[in-house]
Amino acid sequence: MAFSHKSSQDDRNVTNQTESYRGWDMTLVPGMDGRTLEPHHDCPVEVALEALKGRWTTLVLRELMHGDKSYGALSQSLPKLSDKVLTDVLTHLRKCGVVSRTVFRGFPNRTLYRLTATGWEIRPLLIELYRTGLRMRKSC
Amino acid sequence: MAFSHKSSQDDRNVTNQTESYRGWDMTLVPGMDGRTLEPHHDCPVEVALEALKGRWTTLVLRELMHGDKSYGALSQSLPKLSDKVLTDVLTHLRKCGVVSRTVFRGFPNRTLYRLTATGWEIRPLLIELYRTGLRMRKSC
DNA sequence: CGGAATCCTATCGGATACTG
DNA sequence: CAGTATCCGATAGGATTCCG
Repeated sequence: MAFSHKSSQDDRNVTNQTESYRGWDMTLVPGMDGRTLEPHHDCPVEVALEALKGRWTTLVLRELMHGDKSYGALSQSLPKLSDKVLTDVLTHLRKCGVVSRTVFRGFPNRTLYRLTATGWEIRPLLIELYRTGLRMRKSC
Repeated sequence: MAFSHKSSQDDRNVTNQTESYRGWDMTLVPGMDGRTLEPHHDCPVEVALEALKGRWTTLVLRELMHGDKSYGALSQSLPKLSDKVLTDVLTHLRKCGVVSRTVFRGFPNRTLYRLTATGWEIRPLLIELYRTGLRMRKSC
């Protein structure tokens, strides 16, 4: 076996897999949800990637993982991010159930953004993305 | 602390973090590469996400993680994927150094696609994406 | 068989200006 | 302060047709 990354379950002969191999790698695809023949929003991989979609999304998540922040604080943390796109990102993250918004009325208004419990689920994934990205850069 | 996901290093008071908090979570952001103030291709998180970008990309990767495949075999594995997009995905993955291509001349021609060593680095990430996506669905 | 070329549409991301 | 409204250019993705 040229690569040690495949699970030991795959140590059967796969030389002729093109036509005859019909099994699934249970480590990679543990459930039926991962066996889709086309893109589908219910696929767990897509659920996670959907939340991270967008050029600025992971940066906003990183900021919120350092603590709750107001709209203005987020804007200052990422100065190159325009109001329009910041609003887009926050709306998207709220739709995904990753971020909550609390408005405090007064003069001036304040709005606090914070990760939900679901949002915190993304933390280990972000760490794994960083780790994998580092290793990919090295081997190029 | 409402959430146990933050590293213990963050157990200092972050109630007033909006203005005074200037530290970084070293578990989440272990190096300077993760401290960018704007999107940048060298950021490890973006390197990894760039490779996975595209509606069909993870599905093609899944197929290749079950073994090397020809163009036609990939096309049959994912019948709803058009030639144009399949070519786009494979070109993209080759540019990222994730997939290699070997052409066998003859009648008919054959072309074999296989993951590179860099490509196999993505396997644990895909597993983590699946795991996270599952947990995100449950908490919705 | 394994694509490339062309065309078309939808969504994304950015700039700018304005508002409660 | 915390957005909304409008416009616009750049991609992404899909359908179809053609080629070595």
